[in-house]
Formats: sequence, C-alpha cells, structure tokens
Amino acid sequence: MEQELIRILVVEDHHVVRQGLVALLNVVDGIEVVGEAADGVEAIAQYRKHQPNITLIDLRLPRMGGVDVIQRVRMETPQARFIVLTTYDGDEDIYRALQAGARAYLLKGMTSDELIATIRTVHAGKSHIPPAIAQKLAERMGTEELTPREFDVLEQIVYGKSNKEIATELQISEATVKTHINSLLGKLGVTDRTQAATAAIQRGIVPLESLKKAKP
Amino acid sequence: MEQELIRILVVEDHHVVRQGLVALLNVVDGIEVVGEAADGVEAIAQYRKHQPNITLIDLRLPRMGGVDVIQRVRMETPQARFIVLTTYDGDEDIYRALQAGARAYLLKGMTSDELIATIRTVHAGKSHIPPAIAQKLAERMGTEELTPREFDVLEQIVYGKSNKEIATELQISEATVKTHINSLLGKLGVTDRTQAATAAIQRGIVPLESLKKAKP
DNA sequence: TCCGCACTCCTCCCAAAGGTGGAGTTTGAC
DNA sequence: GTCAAACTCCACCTTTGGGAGGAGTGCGGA
Repeated sequence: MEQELIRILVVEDHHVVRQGLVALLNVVDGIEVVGEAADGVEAIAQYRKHQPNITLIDLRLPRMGGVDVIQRVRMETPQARFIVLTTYDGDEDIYRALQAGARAYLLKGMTSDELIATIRTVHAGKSHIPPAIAQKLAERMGTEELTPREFDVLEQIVYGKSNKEIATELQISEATVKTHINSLLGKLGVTDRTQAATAAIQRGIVPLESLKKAKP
Repeated sequence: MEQELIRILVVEDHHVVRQGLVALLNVVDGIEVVGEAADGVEAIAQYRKHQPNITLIDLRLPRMGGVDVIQRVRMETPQARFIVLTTYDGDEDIYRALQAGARAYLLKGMTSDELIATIRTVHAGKSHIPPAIAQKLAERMGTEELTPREFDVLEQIVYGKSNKEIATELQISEATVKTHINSLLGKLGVTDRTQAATAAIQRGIVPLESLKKAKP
C-alpha cells in the first residue's frame, strides 16, 4: 500500500523529551519530523513555516500555553491537526485542549507504538481519546461550570485566604464571599473549603505553580 | 587529555524520555549508556549486572520509588553514584533523595550541556545541586520535621476529612487530633488546615496522586 | 419587554476549627 | 534513673466557616 509521508511538528519545551520524540519518530517509515519548537510563540512560527500534517504539542509551554497555540493556529488553518502530549496535570487542560480542537490526547508515559498508531489514526482524519481520559471528560460534562467570580474566590481559597481576606482582596463583603463559596462547593461536589482547594489543584482548575507566586 | 569512559545506567519509566536520554548520551564522547530500566525493581537488577559509574534516575517509578532504589543500591555498593533527574514535584523527594545519597539533582527541563557537565562533575567525585534547589533545601533545613502521627493527620486533612472523621479514622479522640493539628500548623508555618493541605501537596509531603485513591 | 443569571448583600444560627494551658503515658537515648 | 519527645486526652474559650432563606441590581438574550 502506498504510504503518504506524514510531516510532523514537535512542540515541547523539555529538551530531553523533544529529543526523544524526534529520535523515535525519525526512524519510522512514512513519518518525518519537519520542525521543532520549545515554546508557544516559536510553535506558531514553525507551524506557519512548515504547515505540517500533524503537530505534537505539550500543553505547558513557556511564553504561550499549548491551548492558546491550538486556538491561534486553527483560527488561521482550521484543518490543522493536533495531538496533545503531556504528563497528567488534571482534566481541566485536557478539556480545554479538546474544546480548542485537538484531535487526540496522549500521556507521556505511552509506548512508541501507541504514539505512532495515534499519529496514523489522526492523519487518517479520526480522533483518539484514551478510554480513561474519555471517562473523566464524561464526568466533567455533568458538572456545572464555575462563574468567573466563583473562580476568583476558589483561587483565593487555594491561596489559603480566609473569608475576610478574600472579601478585602476582591472588594466585596464577607457575606458575598460566603454566597460564592456555598455555590462553588455545590458545583465542585465537595463540603468544605479544604476539599475545594485540593479538588481545584487536582483538576487543574488552579495550577499548582500559581501557589508559589500567591500574593500574601 | 586521556578520557576515561563513563558507563551510565538510565532509569526512567517514561519511554519517550528514556529514549531521549539514551539518544542524547550515546553521541557524547567518553559516555556510554550500558543499561536501561523502566521501574525500580529492574533498576536494581540492571545495577547489579552492569555496575555503572553513574546512574541517572527518575524518582517517580513503578514498583519501587527512586529513593528506595538509591538506598538499596548504596547499601550494597556505597560508592554508587546517582544523579536524580525529575520534573519538579515538590522539595520533599529531593530532600529524601539527597539524604539517601544522590550526588546531583537535575530538572527534566535542563539542556544537554547541563546534563553532560553534571555527569562529568559527578564522575569526578563532586556533587552538583542547582542554586535554586539548594536554597529551597536550606529553607527546609530550618523547618522542624513532622512526627509520624502528625503526618497521618496531615494526610487526612489533605483528603478533606473533618477533625471528627480524622479522630474516627485514626482511633483517637478529637481533642488529640486538634493537638496534632495545632502542632503541625506551627511546623509547616501556616495558620489553618486549608493552607496545610496546599502546603503538603506543594512540597510533596503528600503526593497529589494519592488524592485519587483517598478512601471516603 | 421579560426572563434568567451573575453578582451583590443581609440576618440568624450552629457546627467546626483553632488557641491556650495543663497533664498523664510510654519509649528510647544517655 | 533521668530526660526528652511523641502520643494521648481534658477543659475552656473565641473565631471562622458553612447552611438556610431572602432580596435587590444590572445585563444580555429570547
């Protein structure tokens, strides 16, 4: 069977991982890595330059996140095909990436065979979401979205602020803070602020990195 | 200058990363990858078989954690040299790895040059801890250790349990739970349980993965 | 225009959490 | 045998958090 050459762009900030991907893919028949990028801005430039068939992309990137890259590129080139490739950082990013138009999602722990099979699947125009991820997404579907204000409050909770402090920070009354908390506890399906904080971190609603730079 | 061949064992469960490391190292003069392992048990077997000069090891591994591997191997071979190589998951593991006798610590985001330089440094008998990590460790030094019981309580807090639930779970009175909490809040330098929970996750005292399997 | 939603705020109430200070037990180190 | 540390528990008190219910504003879509 005549095999069309699949041209791939690899977007990954970790040098070692990027090297590994390129090394893996370049020995595969019918697949060629045509470009590499180590951050989001570079990724867009490389996409424009090479117009690859498929872009392998990490979500956590310097300068511009993977989700934003997917959105931007697909605004210019709606048929662009992305395979998200990341360590597991909670479902929130996965959700947003798929919303943005990613075709497949793979964990970095995968085997080469899985990677190559997924690349061929996506190149054939199909999508590929692992069952475990699909199930999580289904669960997430049932959940109500937090409102922007509720998100603000949740963020402050994760930062360890008291209701009074949150009220001051957000310039609202403590009563309002309580209202928002009551509402978001219900939406998250938890019963107190500590559970809300861990749930937020676990699901990737509030990134763990932001804890370091939380203003006291 | 006559260069001694440095024989390396690579221990890393993520296939892509392992591939990347091997590909990177095998093209370097004076360095040879003599073995690979994808989990802790395999790592020990490979170490015994190859007796490498240096072992590059990830801390999060299936079957047996990296810290345990370091301890085991150094019990048999005290002069064994380890370079810990991991994404940043909090300072606790770094601390334990260094305690166990690791000579160097590198983040997966490093460049090849850093990796190779560190390998040579460690092979020359020296240690290498990045300044950022060293500072964090220094801060951690000043902190008091949690007692085993305090750790139990902290774990339950992270799981979102109330004091009453913790008391039941640990078979102690609620008063005792409060005593432990009071003590651990002080040691962690925080003022309430929510801050304690996020601090525990952030520092890697309670691994984020364990949240999924917390018993309700 | 009217509806719904997000946002704001209020009161009242009680349970939970946290602070203080004290105290008895055991265990292992010196 | 003494000392320190960990673990256990108590009483008492204050602050915080969370639940219930109601209510007014403003905005954007049907």
